Amino acid sequence: MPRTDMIDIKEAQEVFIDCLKSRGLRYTSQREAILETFLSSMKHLTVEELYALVKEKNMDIGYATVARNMKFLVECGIADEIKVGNKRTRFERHYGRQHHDHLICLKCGAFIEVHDSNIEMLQNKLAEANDFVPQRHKLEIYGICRECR
Amino acid sequence: MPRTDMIDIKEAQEVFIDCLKSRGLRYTSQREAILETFLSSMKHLTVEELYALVKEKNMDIGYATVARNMKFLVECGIADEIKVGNKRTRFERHYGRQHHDHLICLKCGAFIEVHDSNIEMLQNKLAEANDFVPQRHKLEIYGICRECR
DNA sequence: GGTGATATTGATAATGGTTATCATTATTGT
DNA sequence: ACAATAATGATAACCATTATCAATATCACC
Repeated sequence: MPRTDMIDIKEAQEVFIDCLKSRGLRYTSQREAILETFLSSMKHLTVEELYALVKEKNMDIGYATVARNMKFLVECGIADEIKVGNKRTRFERHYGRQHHDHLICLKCGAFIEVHDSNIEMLQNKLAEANDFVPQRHKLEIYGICRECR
Repeated sequence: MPRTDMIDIKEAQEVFIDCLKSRGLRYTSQREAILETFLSSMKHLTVEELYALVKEKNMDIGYATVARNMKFLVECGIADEIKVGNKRTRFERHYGRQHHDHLICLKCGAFIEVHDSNIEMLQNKLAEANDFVPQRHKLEIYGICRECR
């Protein structure tokens, strides 16, 4: 595990603890395990996958606990939900990362993360032109990735 | 009902019939009722809402039939699915319309249709820069609409 | 028009993912 | 230590969508 990730995990931990405290909630061993497992993985995990990973660490935990707490991680700004179709929701790291969009391969399902500040700017202009106050957005481009051609 | 819509319905009907035929499927009275009701509505309907509308016309129809055939309408290029969160899928007209994106109000749930060809162009460039062949995309901007401020 | 093959329908069951329930356990502040 | 409160985890409930299947309708062909 590279050093930068270690640091990020500690930072994120503090953010999570503060966020929980501000809502009168506690930082439990389960929450710690979920947070660490989630941040250590570089993948876009589902609750099911994360649940399995936490269990692998000899941690006795319930599915509901993982599902519930992933919601908290989202609310605390540490994770983001990725919903595609009717499939299981996946989560990606949000804390410490800049906003990005996704290229989604229709063959292999790969998520390629991209960013274009010009597009972001034009999106804001587009919203303004419609008297609309933008808060967040989702851009997904579906197609075929390099490997699948 | 304005004249242009009447014409559009007939055109769409032909497209639908051709699409069905090419797949060895039939154009039934239920399919006709669903198509007409769908195209006559200017709203983004759910299967449930469409089902209710068709029934209002003294048409005896089942929920499953509506759901099934909305899928066909999508496959035939007449309708588009709009999925937001875990809510019911909504459908909008696709045939005869140019592609557009949505501003979605977080308060009232309104869908405002917008289009920006510059954004589209940049999206294609972005995909190309990643050796990705784009097929379609989805851009949703969430925020607060004019009426809700 | 009749006939056999095939598609459609619609009531309902099954599915799949997410969320709610609730008794039990753990943690906190005093 | 105690009372108050939150967390957990097994499971049920929920909700939208999709599958099933017997009954019905439609088609192509004779």
